[in-house]
Amino acid sequence: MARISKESKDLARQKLIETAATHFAAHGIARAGVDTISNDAGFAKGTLYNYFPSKNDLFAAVIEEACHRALRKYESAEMGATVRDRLRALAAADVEVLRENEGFVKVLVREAMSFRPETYPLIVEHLAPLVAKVVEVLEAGVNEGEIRDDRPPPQLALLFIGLLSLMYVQHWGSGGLWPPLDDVPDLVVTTFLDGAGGRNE
Amino acid sequence: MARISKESKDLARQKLIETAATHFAAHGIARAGVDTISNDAGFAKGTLYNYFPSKNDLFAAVIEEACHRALRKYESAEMGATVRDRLRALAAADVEVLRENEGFVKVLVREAMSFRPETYPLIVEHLAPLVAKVVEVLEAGVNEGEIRDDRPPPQLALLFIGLLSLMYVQHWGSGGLWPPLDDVPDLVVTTFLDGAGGRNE
Amino acid sequence: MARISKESKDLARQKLIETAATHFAAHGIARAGVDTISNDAGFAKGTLYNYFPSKNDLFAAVIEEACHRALRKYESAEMGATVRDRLRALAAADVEVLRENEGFVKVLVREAMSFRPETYPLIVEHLAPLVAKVVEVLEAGVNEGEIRDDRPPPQLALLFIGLLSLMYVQHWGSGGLWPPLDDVPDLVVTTFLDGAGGRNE
Amino acid sequence: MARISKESKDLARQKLIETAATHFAAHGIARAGVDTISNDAGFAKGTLYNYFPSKNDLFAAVIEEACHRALRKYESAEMGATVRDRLRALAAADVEVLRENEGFVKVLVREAMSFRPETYPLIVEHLAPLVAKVVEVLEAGVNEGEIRDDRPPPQLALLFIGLLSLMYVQHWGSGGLWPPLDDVPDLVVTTFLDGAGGRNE
DNA sequence: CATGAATGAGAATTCATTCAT
DNA sequence: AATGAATGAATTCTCATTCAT
Repeated sequence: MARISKESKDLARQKLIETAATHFAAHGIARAGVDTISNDAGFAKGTLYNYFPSKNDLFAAVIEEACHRALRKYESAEMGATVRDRLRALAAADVEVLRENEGFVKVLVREAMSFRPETYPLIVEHLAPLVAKVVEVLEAGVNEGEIRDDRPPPQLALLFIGLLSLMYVQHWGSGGLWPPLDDVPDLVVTTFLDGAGGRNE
Repeated sequence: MARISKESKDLARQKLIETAATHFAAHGIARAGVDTISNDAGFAKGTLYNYFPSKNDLFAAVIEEACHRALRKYESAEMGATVRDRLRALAAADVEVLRENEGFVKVLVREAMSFRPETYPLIVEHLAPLVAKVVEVLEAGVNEGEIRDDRPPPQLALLFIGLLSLMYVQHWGSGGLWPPLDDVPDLVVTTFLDGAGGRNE
Repeated sequence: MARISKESKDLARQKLIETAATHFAAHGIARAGVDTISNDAGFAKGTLYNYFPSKNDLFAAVIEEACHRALRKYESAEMGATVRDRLRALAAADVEVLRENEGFVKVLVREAMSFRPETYPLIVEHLAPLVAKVVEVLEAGVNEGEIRDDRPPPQLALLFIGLLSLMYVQHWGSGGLWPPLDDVPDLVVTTFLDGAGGRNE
Repeated sequence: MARISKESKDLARQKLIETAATHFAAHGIARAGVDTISNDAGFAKGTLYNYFPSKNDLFAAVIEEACHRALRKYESAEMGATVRDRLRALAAADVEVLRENEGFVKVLVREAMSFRPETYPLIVEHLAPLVAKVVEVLEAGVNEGEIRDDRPPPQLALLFIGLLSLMYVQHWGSGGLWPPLDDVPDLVVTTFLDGAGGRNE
């Protein structure tokens, strides 16, 4: 099957990454089998190795793709006027990513939360652009007095993204019962900006 | 005689669970080896199977023990006057658990965050008493107007505990750089109660 | 099968080494399969790995054993009065090793002649005692005027052992036709000491 | 046109054989990869199969070519007056072959010394003309009394060629230290004709 | 002829589990 | 109870070969 178009090769690669994401999400990296992934993607077992030199590289490609997709959504997010609106837009974009790429997001969240020394740096590296997006919004917010100025924006940004992941975990953990994905953007923004404290505190 | 042998049996069991927690935390469930655990605990490979029918059961025992230890600390936590103080006391107790049982907590957090269908129910079940403790405090807070009344306390409690885990993950992920464990209780309570919003919002 | 005697474990190890020697000799290292070796030795495939951490280590053990056996024979060789007799005794001992351990010797010769950078040092190291034995005899011969003194004994010793191997290769290559093993000692010693030159040269 | 394409086809074939010789020599048959060879020769993986039906056939072609080249050199070797000179000329020709085609000779020697039943006959067949050359010289030597007449010339010829290979193996095995190629012709002839015996024997 | 993607048999190695002692 | 040798299914990865383009 020589002279096959560049596109069809990219297609195969994409198909493999997609299938791998699903499997990694469902069973974890260790338990997902390379053979199974390749077969489920419609290829023989060896074919995967024409695209990725090892299981780890395949995993790295999945992470990269996951972050890439998230970043695209973030960048096309409609930005509101207030910091609150802008954060909600980012959160909504993130939820949209989740809806469209559940496998990828699951892998990303699971690995980020598992702090494995082998994968953590990889994730941090690829997550950086997303965090930067949030930092940007928060720094504007600090200037406008909408965000408290006694904590460094990068730390707050990590918190914001962490909160999102937390919601997803609870969503998955409850079998989708609570919180429903529709509620997540508001929930996260409220929690992040307002806290749980009462008015008379 | 019987009593002594019973005690020594419990001792062996405890030793195995303890060692397993360390290994699971360090290498993950899949990569931690049964024989290594048994050897490090001072036994031969096969002995472990006199106490636990399988690796999965050993893992379940570790989770159970982790929750058990956390609960003991929670129950002995000194409770302050205000809701804020009481939450800080619970968070401090949790951090203390972490300090004394890093392996156990790592396994617990990692597993909770990984939402594996096989273990998630187990964790939820064993974590329930902890959540109940927090709910109790929060409900009092609602009555006293210190906690917002538009969100169900159980959901807020899950959020509180999730925030704690989030801090731990960031602590581990940053190699202990940030946040330092000492700062975690204040950080969590502030984040949870006050949010990141500025004063003039 | 715990508490099995130390001897029976050694026995299993020996059996594995023995079988491996046969297979390596017959098919070469690359083509000999670990599974097949283990099965032919009477074990399941995994058992081999309880004794040798890898195929390479198994191979090293075979080489070591081969040299060990050869050395034992060399050391018990009856030594004659003249250098010629002593060399013939060594050659005869070597042939006896060959008769009793054909697999081992084949592996040794094949690897020695293949000068693979990975195995050559191993072989040289293990062959050293044998070479030393020959050097010893040759040095005595130089003193007594029976061996020419214009070439270093270690080089001559390598030549002597190389000639032996050469005979074996021809023996195997001809399907045992020529030279027959019985003739090898005389043949090697004559070739080595006298050369092919005629009397009137 | 046909001629040109025929020539270019031969060229490609030669290039493949040449590259294969290098790879087989460097890594052994089992570890040399078909695609690497094809790529290094300037072709895509599949192209090799337009010239050789299998890896084994490629290997056979290498052996054949190696013998062919050696024969050409032998045939153009300047012949001296005495048997000693003539043998030295053949040895010098052989060394020259080695210098110009190290890969080919390495493969040949290694394979000859490994007595693999699959390749040994092939080698014997192709080596026959070389052996015949040596036999020719030796038979003349017997008539002139320069070569001992109590051993069949064909056997002596095999010994002579074997000695050459032995020197090469030692040369390669010592990393080129000893013997240097320049010394090989003299060394081999002396060893072959005179032996290691002292004068007063 | 050349190409190189696809194939799948095969290889080495791991490891949870069993069970005779 | 404790032991640890034996097991074999499962897993990752390699690579010679095929064949559609």
